[in-house]
Amino acid sequence: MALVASIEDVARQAGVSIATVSRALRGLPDVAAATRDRVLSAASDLNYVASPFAARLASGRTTTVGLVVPFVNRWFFAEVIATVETALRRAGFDLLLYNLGDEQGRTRFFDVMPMRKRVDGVLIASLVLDEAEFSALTELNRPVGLLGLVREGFLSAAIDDIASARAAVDHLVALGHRRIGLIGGDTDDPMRFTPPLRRRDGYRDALEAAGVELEPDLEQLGYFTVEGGGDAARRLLARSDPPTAIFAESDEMAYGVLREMRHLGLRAPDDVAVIGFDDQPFADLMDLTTVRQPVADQALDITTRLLAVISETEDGLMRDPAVVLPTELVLRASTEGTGPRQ
Amino acid sequence: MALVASIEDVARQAGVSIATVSRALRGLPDVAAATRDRVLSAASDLNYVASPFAARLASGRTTTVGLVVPFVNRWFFAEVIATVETALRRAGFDLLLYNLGDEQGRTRFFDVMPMRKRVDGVLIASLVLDEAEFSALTELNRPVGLLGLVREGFLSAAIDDIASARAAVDHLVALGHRRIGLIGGDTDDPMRFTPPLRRRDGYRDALEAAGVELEPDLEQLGYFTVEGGGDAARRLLARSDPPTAIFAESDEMAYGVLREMRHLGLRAPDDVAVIGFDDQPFADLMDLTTVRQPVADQALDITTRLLAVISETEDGLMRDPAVVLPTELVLRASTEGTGPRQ
DNA sequence: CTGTTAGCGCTTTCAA
DNA sequence: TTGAAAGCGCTAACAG
Repeated sequence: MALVASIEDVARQAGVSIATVSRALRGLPDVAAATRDRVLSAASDLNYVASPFAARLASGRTTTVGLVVPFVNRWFFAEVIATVETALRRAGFDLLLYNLGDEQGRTRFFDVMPMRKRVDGVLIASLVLDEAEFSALTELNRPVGLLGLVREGFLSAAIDDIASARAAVDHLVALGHRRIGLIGGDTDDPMRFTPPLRRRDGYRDALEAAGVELEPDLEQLGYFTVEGGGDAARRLLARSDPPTAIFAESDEMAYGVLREMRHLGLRAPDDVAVIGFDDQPFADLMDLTTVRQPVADQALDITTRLLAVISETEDGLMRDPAVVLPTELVLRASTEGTGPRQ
Repeated sequence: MALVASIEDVARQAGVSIATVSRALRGLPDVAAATRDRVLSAASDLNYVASPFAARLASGRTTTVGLVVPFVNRWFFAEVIATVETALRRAGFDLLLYNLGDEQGRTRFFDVMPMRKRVDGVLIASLVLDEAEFSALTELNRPVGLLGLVREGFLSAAIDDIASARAAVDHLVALGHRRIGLIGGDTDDPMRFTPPLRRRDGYRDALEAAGVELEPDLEQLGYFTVEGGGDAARRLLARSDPPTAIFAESDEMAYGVLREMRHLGLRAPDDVAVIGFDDQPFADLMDLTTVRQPVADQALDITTRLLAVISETEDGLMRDPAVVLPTELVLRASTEGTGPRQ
């Protein structure tokens, strides 16, 4: 006897053909209840599960979704992965994870396109894609869902980075701040992901609306890391006229700001008000005012709609190709209380 | 013309049989150099890649490894996933990610065994498995690699949790502390993972070696979260004779301790010395003394050896089934400086 | 409602 | 060194 049962073994034991086994096990209609029961109990007796590869080869469907992330060990992406994994598993889909990691990994990925012939759909998390990358994706001939970015003709779930950043800076302006530093990512970074460009725009919009002249030197690179945020803060605070408030485009960079301030003997918000972006669990720990974005909601939304398209529940395609989820300003001690010292 | 080339198209274009195409593309020996070149250039002309499912069905090999984690959005596991993904990708393997998530997810996972018939090998990260779970795994008839736990007959990479925890507590003892609190995980947690049991043992060993009587009330549950760590600290510090030092079995719980101390107006190390475990990036930010464990090294080591076994480079199996990697005590401000107040 | 039969696109003997 | 041919274990017409 074979180590592991095949569909023929089940058919024999249930006294039906393999086609009927296949139908019964997949819950297709037009199988007599009694027949189905016999098949199910035979399958369970033999501890049978269908070979996914044989099924995929025969049907052309892979019941697999590829998830592409630039990093896995950052809060945002870890949340995304966890949420997507759960949603896919529940739908009976496999998750194939692709981690770009660095520039070389990114290049290799879009070169080789390792997803070819192995997924029914693709999810892209917060990557800024150039035209070549978009067309590499399109050539897969599979539905694509975007998370954290928007593009005409693609399914997407995202937040409004511009408006959210603007709300953050508006808050600082309302507190009386005029000299407000920005710490962001590098818009030319080869691993570019979406937030840097758009959050900066929101910052600039807010200042312009407040009639504050933009000062290029008040915009510093923080590379979306704690270290980078600290370095940027050091540069900003070393000015002869340091900013009275700092907006960091991510919580992690804001932590770096707070640490640097502690080293310099400065306190938030009395010396410098600080606001971050994300609302990671640590933001609460650090008493950091920040913009909360619903990561799990975005991930669940786009996964659900991608699966609907894959299953040709066409309405997934039709309604709201681009969903925008709300963010929320969370006020904590790093901006509350007093206004700026003049 | 078909949307996507098949092996027959390549064979036709190169003027050889499909068997030769298969051999040439997989780099098998006994293919004439000239033939191989023709095949390779035909394949590249046609933008051909083999269908993994057809190959898997025909060969029985899946070139896929399943990675099972209890959580993805915790630092340790995110590091593991990133490292494993990179190592597998480099070896041409796919990563199938399984996130248990909660007790229900865990039960379902070991019930359904969704990895069946789809992986060549399995990696288990820091899960305490019971006998039923181990045998479910064994029934897969695939090599299994354990990360963060050790078991006779299995490949594993881990740290010595007992000795590492002991070193942490020894450090506190050396500073003169005698009343030392422990904040750990729940050894009965249904999502039980490995650290809680063994780090507690190291704590007890250190105290016994120092001739300090164990006090059950000094051991509190922190559930490996910031919140839980804070709650546990509150309970410890509310005692009439609060501990002068606290060892938290993870950095996250230690952060909770530090936050709680701040709320109580206490400072580390003067009022209470605090030590964590992991050395996450935030530990530096928080100036937390901690035990550094080499997560990426463990992940890379076990992945490499698992792949060796899968490829039947048998020496992977033979040498060092259980590898133990060193940890290191990282001294920072949360314990350094003064000793305990008496 | 069920069975027969032809593939799905490869890998792997076996022979040449 | 290469080719022919037989599967791998299913799904999907098609027929009944």
